[in-house]
Amino acid sequence: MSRARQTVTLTADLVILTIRDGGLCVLLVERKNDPFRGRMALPGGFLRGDEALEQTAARELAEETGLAAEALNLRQVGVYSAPDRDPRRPRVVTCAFLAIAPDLPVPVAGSDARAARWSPVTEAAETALAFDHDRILADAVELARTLLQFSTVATAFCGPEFTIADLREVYETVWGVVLDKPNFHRKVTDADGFVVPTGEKRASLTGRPAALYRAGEAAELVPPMMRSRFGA
Amino acid sequence: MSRARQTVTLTADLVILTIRDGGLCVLLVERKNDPFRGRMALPGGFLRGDEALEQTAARELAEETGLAAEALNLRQVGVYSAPDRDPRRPRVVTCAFLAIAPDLPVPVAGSDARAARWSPVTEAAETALAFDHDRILADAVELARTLLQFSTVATAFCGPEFTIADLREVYETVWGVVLDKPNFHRKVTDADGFVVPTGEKRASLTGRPAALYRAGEAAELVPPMMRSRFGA
DNA sequence: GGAATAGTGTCTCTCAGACACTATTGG
DNA sequence: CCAATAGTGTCTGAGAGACACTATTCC
Repeated sequence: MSRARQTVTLTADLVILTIRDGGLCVLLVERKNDPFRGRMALPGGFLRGDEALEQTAARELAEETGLAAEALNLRQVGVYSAPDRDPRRPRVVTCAFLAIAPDLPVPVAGSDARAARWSPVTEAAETALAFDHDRILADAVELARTLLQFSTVATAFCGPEFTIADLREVYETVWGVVLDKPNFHRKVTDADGFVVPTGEKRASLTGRPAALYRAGEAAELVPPMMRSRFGA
Repeated sequence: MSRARQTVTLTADLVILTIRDGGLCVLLVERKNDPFRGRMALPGGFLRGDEALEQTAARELAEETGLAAEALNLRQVGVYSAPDRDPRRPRVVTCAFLAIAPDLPVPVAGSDARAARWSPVTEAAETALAFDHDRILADAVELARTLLQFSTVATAFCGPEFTIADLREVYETVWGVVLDKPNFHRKVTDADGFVVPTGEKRASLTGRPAALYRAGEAAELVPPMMRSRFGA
């Protein structure tokens, strides 16, 4: 039997990242059913007959956050297929997707009744999540860190309009580093198509008001944002 | 029915790349059965009950090339799950893996009777492959190009011992560029853990003999190999 | 010696990083 | 005025790229 070709059940799991209160957070749901009942897990769902996995992920994302997939930069993290990762039969194999969200006003209200909440990734990394979701989360965070280096997705963490300081906070939070303000400012505004000035300014609580920007057209960030020295 | 959760069949497909006669080549097999009988396709196989997909890929790789997976830098390219990608029922979803092989002495002799052969990727890209294998091949080649930039996998294209010129040929072939010999030499020998001199020399047909190297311990290449301007 | 390939020296330009400095707001 | 944040100027050092030059082999 172990040598026979096998049918499996496929799921798409989501690692939805955002920045809240200065920390990188991930959306977790509490499992209401076995296996792993009561344990926190990544949101996800089963593949339907007429879907590709990307659509399954987009559908789940809309259910969990109310946001359209296009805006959230859905990217494949990888496939997790260890035979013992899920005790159910037939085997459950999952494909993980990374989504990057701005700080959402509501913690989340899914269409189903699952208790969903934002959890700092530092905490989540210490908690034992259901299945192999610890590993998936770690892989997704690492992917997000790499993406910040070479793409313009950092703007997806911000709202439609943001200041350079907002954007810098994204890099500092996700990478756990402190960046030089003047150099970051130049780098970002010089990069072609990364940010576009709106002409507006946002008054800060104190100090000089900052110019507002929108995300530019470019997807790739050239030259890449350096990530030489790291922090906690 | 389309809304119901579905069981699928999983396969692992392999994009095995090597360099032959100065060109980047991929291993293709001719399909003996429907669907796509007679069409060229990527080698692959079905997931077995006791395996993870990585093991399925490693097993197929050993069957097709006789090489152990450890040596060949097996990496996940992605999952391909479009509902119409395979006409069979139940649905077939595949996970593609990239493998990088040195120029093998024998074109290939699989344990099964399939006609396998190395095909230049430029040709393969023009041919219509079975299923969505054109797309998978393109994605895998792009991944390989990126990997050369940031990792030391280029040595996997070479045999156990190689010259700096051999390694340079790998970059030039995969990227389709011409690199400056002196600068490449310095870059590679200076990078920490990329190549290790064996102390031996290989006599070339003409000119000064080149020093031989082995692959170093480092997996990541810092600083990365630049890929600023491109060629054909 | 000449042809061919391996490898070194050295200059220039770009860009990351450090950091002094100026600009604009509210108290 | 001061405090605080936004943004500019400028220097330095590392590394990419260009390319002149030296080194070692076979004929």
